[in-house]
Amino acid sequence: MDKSTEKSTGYDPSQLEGKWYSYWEQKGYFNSKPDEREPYTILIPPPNVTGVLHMGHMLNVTIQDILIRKARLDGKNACWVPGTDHASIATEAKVVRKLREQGIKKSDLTREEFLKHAWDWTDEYGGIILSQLKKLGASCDWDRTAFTMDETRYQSVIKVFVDLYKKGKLYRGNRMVNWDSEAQTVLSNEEVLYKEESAKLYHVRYQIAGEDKFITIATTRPETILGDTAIAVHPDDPRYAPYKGKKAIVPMLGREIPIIFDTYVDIEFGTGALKVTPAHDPNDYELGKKHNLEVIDVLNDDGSISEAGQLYVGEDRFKARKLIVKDLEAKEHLVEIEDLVHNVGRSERTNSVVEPKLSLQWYVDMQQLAEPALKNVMEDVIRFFPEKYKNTYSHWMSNIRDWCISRQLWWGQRIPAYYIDDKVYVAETVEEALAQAQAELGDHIKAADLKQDEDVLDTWFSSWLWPISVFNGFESREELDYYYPTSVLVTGWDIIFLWVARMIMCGYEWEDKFPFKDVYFTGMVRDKKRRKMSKSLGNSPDALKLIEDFGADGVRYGMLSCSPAGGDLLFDESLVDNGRKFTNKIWNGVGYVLNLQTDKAVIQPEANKLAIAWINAKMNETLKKVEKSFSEYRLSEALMTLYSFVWNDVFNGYIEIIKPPYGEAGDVATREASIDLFEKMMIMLHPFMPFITEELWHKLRDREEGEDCIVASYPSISDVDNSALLSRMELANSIISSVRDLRNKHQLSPKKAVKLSAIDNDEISACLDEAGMESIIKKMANIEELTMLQTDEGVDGNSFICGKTKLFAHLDLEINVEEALPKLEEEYKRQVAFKAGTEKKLSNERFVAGAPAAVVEREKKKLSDSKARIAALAEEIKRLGGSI
RNA sequence: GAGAAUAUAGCUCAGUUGGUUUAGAGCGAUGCCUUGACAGGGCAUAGGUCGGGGGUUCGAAUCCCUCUAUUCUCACCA
Repeated sequence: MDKSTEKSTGYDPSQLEGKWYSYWEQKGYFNSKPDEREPYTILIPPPNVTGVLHMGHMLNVTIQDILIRKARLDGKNACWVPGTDHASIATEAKVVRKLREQGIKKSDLTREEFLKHAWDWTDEYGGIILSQLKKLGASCDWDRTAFTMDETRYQSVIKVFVDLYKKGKLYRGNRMVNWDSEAQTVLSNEEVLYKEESAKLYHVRYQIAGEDKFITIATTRPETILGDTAIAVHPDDPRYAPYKGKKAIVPMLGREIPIIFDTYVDIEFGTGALKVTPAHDPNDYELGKKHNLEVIDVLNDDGSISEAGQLYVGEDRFKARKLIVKDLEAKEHLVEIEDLVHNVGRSERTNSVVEPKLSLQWYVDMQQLAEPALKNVMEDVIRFFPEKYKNTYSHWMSNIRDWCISRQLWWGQRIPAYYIDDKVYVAETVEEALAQAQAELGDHIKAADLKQDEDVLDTWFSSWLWPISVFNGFESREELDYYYPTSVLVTGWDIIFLWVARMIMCGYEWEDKFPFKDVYFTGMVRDKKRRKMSKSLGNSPDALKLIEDFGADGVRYGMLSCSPAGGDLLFDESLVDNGRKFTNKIWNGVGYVLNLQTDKAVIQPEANKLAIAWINAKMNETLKKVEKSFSEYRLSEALMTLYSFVWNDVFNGYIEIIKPPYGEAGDVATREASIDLFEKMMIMLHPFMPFITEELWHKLRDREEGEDCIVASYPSISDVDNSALLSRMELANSIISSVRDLRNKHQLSPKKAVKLSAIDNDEISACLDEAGMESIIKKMANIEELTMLQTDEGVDGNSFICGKTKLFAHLDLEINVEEALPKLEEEYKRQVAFKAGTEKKLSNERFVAGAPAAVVEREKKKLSDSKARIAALAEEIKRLGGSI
């Protein structure tokens, strides 16, 4: 028979998720307005506007949603602001590529035409990712959706630029920059990724002018020979001392260049002689400045050889390298080719090899900005989770370099700097710039004389304003005063410098206050073999497909069940499958109790009353643990605590106890108590699994308008001390497990009822004095008779020890002494050793005097329990004929 | 080259300022059971000298030193 029709179908999220999401949206539960409540604010790290949902987003967004939903249940004014990032380089590159496919070259378009295409692209693909977040259950205030290029955010950027300029914290400088010749723009240091790559080290000999001697240099970049303006050697290097004051001749070109002496040169590396190309190497540039060398830039912006190179003009730098090596060889300049592994910097966005290049760019002076940002993190005014990232942060902040913010692109905020010849006017509008120019140069200056900077600003120059700009904070204080600073930032540690550090600096610069109280760093999502998720490896699952297959709640569980803050998430489909199983378990467990028949005539058994008291005590413990975990952002731990409570305590414990005999009806009071329990359970689970909990919440009771799980009140923690009840139940459970184990070992069916007897003591009697406890033990362990004995003399049966209580199961079995004795003896030895250790501790005056009273008490209890166990073990060993 | 972090069961991790731990969890593994709330579920079992060595302490997975291994950050030599 087909199983799917034979069996009940379990939890099916496909219909429910969409239904509840629109219900919440329509009720306005995600929306936030300032009011008298305490705000709890999170800003989404804006994903690329044209991006699609990937595993990293899923983890990041799930964490934020859990925190926001928890805050909402805690009665705070929860506000989660969504938005997207214009990602200038990445988006512009995509648009350029798309236009190229249509046969359109960017260079053929005007700025306005290009931007039109870019906006079309943004409008077409933008927001796809936001709708995908909804599938996960993200409870963002969609009315607040912001975009780093929208009007408000654009104006914020312009204002900030002008403000920094006025404060003198912004300058324009001619410096060595990182040039991405594919995107044809400059990159900040943080956008360059270094990786070890194998390369060739070419040894090339240069003739000494007027002599028949040669000096051999080593280079990885022979094509830059065209730009050589010196050869440098170490002043202490005896090999090259004779060349003092001489000149060398650049191969192929015949240009005479000086031989200079500088301690920068490493005598050990290569040949000890270095060719100097000030235009194409940061160190060479410094050398050039020091020794007054000519700067010959032999590369065009697209990475091809420029006119200044004289040879191979127009050829790409890599092609030119091959050509010149061939020619050098032909002319006997090439001495040797050595293999070398060195670090190569590549563009984060286009992966092309970054070219050092001399260029005039805008910079932010970071020194003053960094100061409060560093101090407040180190003093935990802003807390990092995990804390270890403070080290990384501190290291970077203490060695911070100025931030190059101009980009040679069109897609972004255009730099509000206007030029007339070498005069610069920075202003929010052309009119203001004009006014400035006229004031300085005279009224004859017209707007048309002003040329605005062609470049746009680094995307991060708009992202760093996010905590203020999303509330329109550079324009008005209305919302900023309520929502700022935000509660927590959830983001990946990989953008700690690009984004996190800069937001902190921004916060102190314009608000004189941190932008967020806490920062939760998520790890990378990797596959089971610890490889990064990547398209080329094909190891990245389709996020939406996962939601379809396992349900959003299942996926959320999977993402969170194993991802400590800052630690990598090793994703495996089994994780989300466990999540799916968990939703199924909840669905069936709650459904089972709801479908139980009740009968008013059935009197509530004592066992049920006890089970209810116990499960509520357990729940209180669970609440405490979960609360603590949340306060430390240990979300996986909170989830696992809930998982264990729900699955082990509620479903495997509580429900098994209150289950009426097959086919019989249950009592009304127990059902009511169960519904109360489930109701609280739904609230506790809601932040992690919003959909199933909302659905079941409505199945549990008839609800009034507005009475929804998402806005319910989180259960409060009780101060009542339940430890006695909990430890008695623990003893009962231990007895139950032992009896089950005995059956297992002797291959007995669980259906075979057994007789049990216990040797009386204070522990077991207190346990059994709880009304209903005896019947719980009998039911769960299938005991037909439980008797108390004063002594074990003459008792026949399989003995075991729980806590300090000795019990006998009367199974009518031959007792296998040979098997039982060694185990008992081993346990006895272990126990004696433990007792000795405890005694030693307690007899140590310094321990008794020095340790806290509670610790000493605990040790005393351990000792007395241990003694009781030893006595019981000794008796049993003797009874079986062993000796101690 | 400079700095930092980590090392606990087959895997992934917890272990909160040294003492509620006689080192825990989840997954996985193994055995048994199950016509039933649960295209599954239950019960139970086995697995660790807490990377090696040394030290401080009445007491160390926890603090210190050292060695080994791994990872990361920053800088970057042609």
